[in-house]
Amino acid sequence: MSSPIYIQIYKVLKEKIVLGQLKPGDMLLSENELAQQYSTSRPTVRKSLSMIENEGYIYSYPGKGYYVAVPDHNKYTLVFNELHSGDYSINESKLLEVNVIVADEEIARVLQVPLQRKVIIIRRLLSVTEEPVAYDVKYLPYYRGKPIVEKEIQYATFPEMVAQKDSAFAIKKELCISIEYSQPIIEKSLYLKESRPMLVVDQRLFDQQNQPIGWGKTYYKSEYGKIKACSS
Amino acid sequence: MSSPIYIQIYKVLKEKIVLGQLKPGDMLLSENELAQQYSTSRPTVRKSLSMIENEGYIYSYPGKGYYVAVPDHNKYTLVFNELHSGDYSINESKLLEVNVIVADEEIARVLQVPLQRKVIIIRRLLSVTEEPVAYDVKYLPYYRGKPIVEKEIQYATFPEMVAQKDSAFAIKKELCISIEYSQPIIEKSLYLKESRPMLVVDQRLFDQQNQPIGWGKTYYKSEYGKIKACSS
DNA sequence: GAGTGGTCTAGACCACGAA
DNA sequence: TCGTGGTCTAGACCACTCT
Repeated sequence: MSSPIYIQIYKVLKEKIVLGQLKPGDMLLSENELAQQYSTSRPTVRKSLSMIENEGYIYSYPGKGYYVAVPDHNKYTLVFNELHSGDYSINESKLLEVNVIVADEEIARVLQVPLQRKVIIIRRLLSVTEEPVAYDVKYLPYYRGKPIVEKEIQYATFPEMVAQKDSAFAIKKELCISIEYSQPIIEKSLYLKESRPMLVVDQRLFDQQNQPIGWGKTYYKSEYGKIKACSS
Repeated sequence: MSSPIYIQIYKVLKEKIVLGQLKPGDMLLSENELAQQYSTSRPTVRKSLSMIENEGYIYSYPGKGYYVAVPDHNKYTLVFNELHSGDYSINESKLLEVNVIVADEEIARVLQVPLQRKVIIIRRLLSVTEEPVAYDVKYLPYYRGKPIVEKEIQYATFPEMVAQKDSAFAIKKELCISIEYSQPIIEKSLYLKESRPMLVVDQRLFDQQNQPIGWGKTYYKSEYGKIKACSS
């Protein structure tokens, strides 16, 4: 029925911090005092404190004690997936091209490969109920003997494409969101009559050694481009 | 010299996962086996495992064991602060207006207050080396007796403005990034000659009871609007 | 020297899963 | 019934901080 002791202590202490009864810089009671107060042992109290510490609410100085931290208001958690654009969920993905090309200057620079090096290009058109909402292009360094199964690619997100080769846990990612004007090939694919500003998500993947292993850009029609995040 | 035992075990196990020697779904050795293998006690092994579990690499089933998790490739950490736009750091903030207005329909809806309710409006112009790059507007519900010190507001980020009233830890935040075309008041402030697409960051703050306590929008000139995030 | 947090031990009992 | 992870205890020693 009742929750574990370390959960109870955790809740009480965290509530004091969240409600402002304990303010940033304030010192908490010592582990021994808390153990006595809750009639429990020091390891149990430490479990509660380490949970709160992991969440970033407090920090500790050896030999001194625990202090309430200053909250970082700038961090957010962003969930991005080119197949779930904001409020809309992409339910149709059309493969426009899967090919091997040679790297031009920009691709070579981003993927850190020599010019003219073979690179896989994957172009997709993403739609919501038959209406095209985004144009998506990926570049991957080409390795001989790595088969490309088109069916596996069609509805795959970028990390999934790359993870087939590398360990899924080894991938580091970078996102950059900005505005770009559409290029002719995009206008043609999305049936736009003129150049328009688009929300662009630039996605770069790196392996454990920080070597680039993938570059992707997704161009959203402005009315469908909404990227959301919330407090971490 | 040598690191603590639980750190050593942590590193070995995590490396096996990151390098792909242990794949998603694989079962780890039991706590007792690991304790024996490393000639240590079960609590020490548990410390290592709980660290890896907190990082999302493994999960545990009581009575069964620990398993390697399937990585979530969609989560990113976004650091946003209206005063640090992408690559550029805003070094000049000009207060255009600090005032009390009555809520129009849109403000009333977002802040969940009655129409005509008094609301504080703060408008700022953000610049990089004398060049205006962003227009920023905030709305806060007005409470009598809460003084507005203009000097404190000028270089404050949104959560800092609101945290003066509430506990700093109680604030929940939501971000929405999208494209909007500039309105006349923005064009005038940013010296734009015509309407242009802008990168808009919509920021909403809520208290512990999910009551809105602030609404802000920052309009970046498209060439300065770059929002970055990286793997969590 | 007294108190603090950091690390570690060697047990205990429980609920749960599998055979 | 046996092994698993989840909880908890009551100590120990260390490095550190403060006075």
